[in-house]
Amino acid sequence: MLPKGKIKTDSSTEEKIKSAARKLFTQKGFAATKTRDIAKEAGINLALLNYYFRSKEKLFEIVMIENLGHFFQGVMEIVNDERTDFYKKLELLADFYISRLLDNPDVPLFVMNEARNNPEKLPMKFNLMDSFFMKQFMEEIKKGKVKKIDPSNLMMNMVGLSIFPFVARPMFQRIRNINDAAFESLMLERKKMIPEWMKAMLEIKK
Amino acid sequence: MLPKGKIKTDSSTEEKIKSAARKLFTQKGFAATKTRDIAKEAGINLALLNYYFRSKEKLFEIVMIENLGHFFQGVMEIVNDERTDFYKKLELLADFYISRLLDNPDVPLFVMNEARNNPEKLPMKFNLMDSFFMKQFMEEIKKGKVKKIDPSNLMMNMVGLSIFPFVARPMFQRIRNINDAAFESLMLERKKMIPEWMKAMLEIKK
DNA sequence: GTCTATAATTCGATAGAC
DNA sequence: GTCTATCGAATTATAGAC
Repeated sequence: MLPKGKIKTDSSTEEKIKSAARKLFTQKGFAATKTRDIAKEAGINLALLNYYFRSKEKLFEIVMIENLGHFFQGVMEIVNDERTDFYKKLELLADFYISRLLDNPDVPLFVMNEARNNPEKLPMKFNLMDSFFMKQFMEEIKKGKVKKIDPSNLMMNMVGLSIFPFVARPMFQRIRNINDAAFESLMLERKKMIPEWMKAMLEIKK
Repeated sequence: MLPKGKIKTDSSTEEKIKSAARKLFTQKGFAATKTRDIAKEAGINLALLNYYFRSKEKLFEIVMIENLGHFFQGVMEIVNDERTDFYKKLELLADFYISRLLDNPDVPLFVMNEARNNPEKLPMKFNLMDSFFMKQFMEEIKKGKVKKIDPSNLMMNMVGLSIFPFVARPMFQRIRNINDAAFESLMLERKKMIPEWMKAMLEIKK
């Protein structure tokens, strides 16, 4: 049985505020989100928001770190896993990105935006380029198993094929006039296809 | 010789304001851009901005329409040109996107954002899916010349490979710690490679 | 048309009662 | 901890002189 004193943490006022803040910040960005709206969404008072978090900036930083932390941690675990080979990682990455983004479709646009508007607020500990994944890629090139591609472009292709549809979703759904279900269905197909497309680009002989 | 009365239009106060507005809105988005900053950038007074354009919103709409108009017009001309074949269009599209974006690197992120925040303000006359380009693609599939891919996913791949690097640029440059020149050099390589990658995805036999 | 000055509003933050 | 009320700064918009 859980200790009584700790149970309410998740539904505590502090958590309600963070949850509301994450929702609004992620949807509308820092500048367009008003603290009053966060308070309203959380069902509490504006003063209380400042009681728990000293300022809008502080609250934003916390939301940002939590938003990114969980996300990038998963990517780092995949790219630095020494037990899986290069090709398997292509599948794992596509699967991870698409699956995670289907649950958090607004995160990419939010992150890209704030990287431009407030780069100093971005916790950038992670770097795909130094990963075991890239080492494996270089190894495959050396063995002549894949076509030589600039590592930066390889990374942008892999990440872009996975993430771009979510960045472009608001515009895409408006242009094509399709609903959420149809979009998700498309993404599920991409999840399977992206590794194949990446292999084709690298001219891998199966 | 040009009629004297029309010459100054481009350097008129109205144009200076629009130009300043386009620059700032595109760089920082609607909410984060202050009318005072626009006036300052244009070298005029705040009151004058409201004299020419009734409000911040009005000014924004005009900038948005001009930003998108010029851009999409070029795309539509390419995809609906009946003189070029499917494969040539892949090259023309990549070339157009990358070239145009190298001159306006902030536009994609701006557009994606405002498509989310103010979808009703987006002038969405264009639709890649009804284009001659897509007709040609379907034809190639029917002839068994290319692999069958969902048209939506084909479009997202083509657009994403071209545009995504610019959307992700702020984050990408921060992570990789590269300067503008290095980024541009990478993009120039992509301009050549994207058509090849697209063809590889479609398993086209050369 | 362009400016200075200021009104009107919005918004982040705080004081103080309970 | 939570609220009401309000301050102070920032920001959009306007009035009015030139």
